[in-house]
Amino acid sequence: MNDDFYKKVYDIVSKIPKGKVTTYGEIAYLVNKPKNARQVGYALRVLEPGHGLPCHRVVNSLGELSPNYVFGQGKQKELLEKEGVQFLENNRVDMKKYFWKNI
DNA sequence: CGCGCGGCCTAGC
DNA sequence: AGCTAGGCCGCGC
Repeated sequence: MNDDFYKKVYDIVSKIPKGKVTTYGEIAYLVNKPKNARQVGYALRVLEPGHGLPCHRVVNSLGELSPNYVFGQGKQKELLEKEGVQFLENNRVDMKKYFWKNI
């Protein structure tokens, strides 16, 4: 069922450690559906503020923040910076340092 | 049941 | 280096 898919996605997202980030594609891969990266984004999108999931730690493969982030881009960046994540010029996350590999 | 869209990804120009 | 064009999959209308 797809419910399982979402469940896994949420589970993975909730496991992202502080000060780290991951990508949609990676999550999609972890749930055994590499092509479903979009669904991952969709899964986060349907969430509401206060769900408890650190969706601000999820970025695309370029390390960019989501344009339609529920809490707002500025907030997302702020949160990440608080966690010690360095940002590049173009509001991008330094993936090489903060890309989180699921363990 | 069929069509279009999305917090994406990859490849090409 | 930045933009455009497909592609895969699931949800909504």
